[in-house]
Amino acid sequence: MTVRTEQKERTRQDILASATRLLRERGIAGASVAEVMKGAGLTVGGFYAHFESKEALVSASLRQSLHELWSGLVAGAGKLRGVEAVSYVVRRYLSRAHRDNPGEGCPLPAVVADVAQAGEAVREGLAHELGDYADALAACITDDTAASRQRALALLSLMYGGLSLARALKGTPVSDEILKSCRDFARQAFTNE
Amino acid sequence: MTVRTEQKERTRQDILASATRLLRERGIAGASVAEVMKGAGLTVGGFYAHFESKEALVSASLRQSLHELWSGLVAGAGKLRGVEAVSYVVRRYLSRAHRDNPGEGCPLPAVVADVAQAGEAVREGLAHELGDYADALAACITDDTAASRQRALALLSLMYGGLSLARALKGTPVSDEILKSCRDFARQAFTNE
DNA sequence: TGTACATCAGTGAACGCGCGTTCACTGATGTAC
DNA sequence: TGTACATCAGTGAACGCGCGTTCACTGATGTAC
Repeated sequence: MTVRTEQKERTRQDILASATRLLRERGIAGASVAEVMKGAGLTVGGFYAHFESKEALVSASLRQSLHELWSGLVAGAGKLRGVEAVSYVVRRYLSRAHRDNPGEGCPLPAVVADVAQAGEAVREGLAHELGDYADALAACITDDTAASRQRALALLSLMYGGLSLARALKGTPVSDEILKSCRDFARQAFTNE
Repeated sequence: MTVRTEQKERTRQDILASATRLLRERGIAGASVAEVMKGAGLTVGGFYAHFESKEALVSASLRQSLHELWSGLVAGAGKLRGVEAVSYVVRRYLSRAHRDNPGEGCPLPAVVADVAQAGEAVREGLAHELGDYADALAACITDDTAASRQRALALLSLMYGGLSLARALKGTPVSDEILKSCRDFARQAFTNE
């Protein structure tokens, strides 16, 4: 009984991992249930023993991968504060490596447009998480909490926007320009204070 | 002959207008050829007398609506310079009105994720246009052209990112917060100089 | 310990659906005499 | 001016396809005696 449950849980994690990779690489529409299951070494039919629907899978995957990315960034920034913390975060997030490996990075560029069309529950979930990340980032930058959250939200928008545009323009000189411009812009904004 | 040609051209514009509205509201996948034609008061079959494929329609629509939006913003900024020009642009672009009426605004939030998956031609076209808009924005802000283009690209990324996230989080308090934070962040960055 | 039965994770064919695209057609408009 | 024919913008049914989801099934694993 326990063995069976453990095995099933492991399979669920395999499906989730496969979904997360495909979702980041190809977006929601591009990650079909059949392909997700194939990526986990399984066949289509078994999917619904683990998830209620494709929407439930997307929701679970998004939450997990956002959390992993974000806690990784905050942990990496460690004891850094002010411009140095910002500099670390943007150097990681707005890097060519991140742009060129969507399968292992931030899931937002692949899903944000679809979330705008989705139900209220999904949007509220994401709003809650992004708010939390902004607070974590704010605390990482300075001790002034109120004004800091506002600036952290703007920094998040800049990072998300820059990465998304750089990916859309990948292969052109403008793509590199955007990454560098956004990194510099962020550093400059947090230097003048 | 001429009459027929003129009528056909008018129909083409109707299709394009319908496509542009649907594309901004629902994205590429959400704007089916049948719905686009219905929006123009026509039926599916006639579509291919006007456009080679759906991809060609999307490309034409994107180019036209981006150009309209951008020339509108630059013209509106008029003779404003520096922070005042930036302030005008972000007040328009990062407004609740713009967030709540995707059908009449910037097409980028609905298509950028798909462009990242698209062919090289589409990506290069968009890169060229965004580069041009950055230059126009840079010229509108200051006379220093080189460093200015870099900052304009970052400003574009911030604007695009903020609007996209605000739309994805529409209906939650964080959505308004993001719009305001990005406006303030942009103004602040162009004030300290 | 050995046997008969129950459970259930995973299989794979089938479903209905909406999509982009094709094509034989219709009927109003333009041309030739 | 009137008539016969050509053109072609637009119609709407049909196509193949991939999608999310369902379901009868299989066979390995766990339980009861």
